[in-house]
Amino acid sequence: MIENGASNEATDTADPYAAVLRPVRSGNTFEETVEKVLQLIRLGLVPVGDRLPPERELADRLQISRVTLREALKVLQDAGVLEVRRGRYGGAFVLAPAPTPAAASGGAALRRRAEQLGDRLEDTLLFRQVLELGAAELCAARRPQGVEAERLQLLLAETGAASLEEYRRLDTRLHLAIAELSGSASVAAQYAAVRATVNELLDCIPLLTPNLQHSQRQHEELIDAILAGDQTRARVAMREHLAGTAALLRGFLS
Amino acid sequence: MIENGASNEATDTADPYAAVLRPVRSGNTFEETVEKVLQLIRLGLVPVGDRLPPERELADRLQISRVTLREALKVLQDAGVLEVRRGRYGGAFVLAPAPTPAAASGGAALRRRAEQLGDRLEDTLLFRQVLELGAAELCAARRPQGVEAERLQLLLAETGAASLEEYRRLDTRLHLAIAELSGSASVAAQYAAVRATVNELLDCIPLLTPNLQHSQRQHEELIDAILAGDQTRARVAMREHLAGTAALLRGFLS
DNA sequence: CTTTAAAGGTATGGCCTTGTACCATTGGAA
DNA sequence: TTCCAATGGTACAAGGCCATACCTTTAAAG
Repeated sequence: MIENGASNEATDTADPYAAVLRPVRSGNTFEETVEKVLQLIRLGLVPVGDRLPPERELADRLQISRVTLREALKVLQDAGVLEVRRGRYGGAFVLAPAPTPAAASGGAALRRRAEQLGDRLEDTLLFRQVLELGAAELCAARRPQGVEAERLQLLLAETGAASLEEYRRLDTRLHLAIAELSGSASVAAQYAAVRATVNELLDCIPLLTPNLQHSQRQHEELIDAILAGDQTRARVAMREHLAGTAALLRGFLS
Repeated sequence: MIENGASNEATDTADPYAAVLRPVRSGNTFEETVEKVLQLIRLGLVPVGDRLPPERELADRLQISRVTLREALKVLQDAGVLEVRRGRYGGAFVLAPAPTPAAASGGAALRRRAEQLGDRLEDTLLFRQVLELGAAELCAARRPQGVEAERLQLLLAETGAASLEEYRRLDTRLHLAIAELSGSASVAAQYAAVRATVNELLDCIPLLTPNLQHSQRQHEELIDAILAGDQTRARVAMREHLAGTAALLRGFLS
């Protein structure tokens, strides 16, 4: 006498549990920690030459033991991503990435990355769009004022004045700031994760000055709409901005 | 000689790492597993009286050992959420929730839950909105056809024909289906998690027939817009639909 | 030059989690 | 009635992760 009648409904086609029954953890603690630290670097939150927060603080904030954190740092050190110095004023410093023939390869590196992602590439781009459009709209709805508005304007100005090398890092910061000003920590956290993946792809293709100028004009329109509290305009501006990036990626992938 | 110049920029006001440096894991494996199983139940994916998938399958899909899964099931069994029977055709069956004085209490239980969530309440509602609006728009953009369109129409019809007791479960399934048809597994997974939390709150307040009818009219408009491929209309319809729920919750919370 | 505070480096014991194999129970099928 | 396959129940050893305490190094401060 198994009362299974109620469950045999419209969802029988697909796996009804698919959205819930995913891996509880995407790897062991140490692997996830490596990813977190790489996120800090890929997002440009810790620029090349700067150092990470002290081990004790990192372990504390990631809620892991220092032992496990150190294993992760060890791997990144061996990989040439970090340089660790002892003593006071020491720490883990971010090294310049090895000069890979990425940008000049005409998209070969990008295709490799995209293949590694597989099905998750489409997922990543769609999820990014949902988060980014939602963040822009929420941010506009809150209509930042005072220090928050000034922060956006400062980031906008810095991004506009950035060199080609700095642009992607400052662009990331501007977008992340919008996500944070959405008022939802979850939106900000998920965006940070997804943007780190996107940056990994973007770092495989060259950035051109015309693209940059076009992008910056869109930034100005976006921030203007946000500060005016115009949700619809903010969303439209963000959508156009994202369309540019998506077209860029698709162009190199096809 | 610490090269810290580049990092002292506009983001100094807030914690620049806040979006990344969050706990790697929100508890031990066993706790997260309990949450996952509760999600299955709160979302109505496994209705009262039905049984969960076998332990071996659950452990497999959650990527945890059977031992750990069993610890989680043991807790839920002791809490009176599950009844476990041995032998062939046995399994873990979902029991009816204890008749708490929830709905009749005029919002006391809701306030308690909301207090437990604390700051995460606002986060949850905002994150839900971002996901749900984004999912509706993406779903409309894909313009489901064939079996997908039929599935939506069937779920819509079932939800419309549902009794008061069944309504919330079928409503959840309809929304989850839209999230799945967004084409992004991340959107679906995040929505499932956030909706489980929202349901926990909604289960504290009574559902009235007028609300239900109003809600169903909005469902019809929403599905109509999605099947027509009208992204803007889908988004507007979803926004109005969510406004109703939000107003309901805020009404009971103030 | 000595001191000192802040940082990384190391060691130990215990709990959590896993993989694997096997046992026990049960209701339907033969 | 007997058998069997699906399901939950148990045991054990190995590895992962953690809290804690303590050691070592370094460069600025005095």
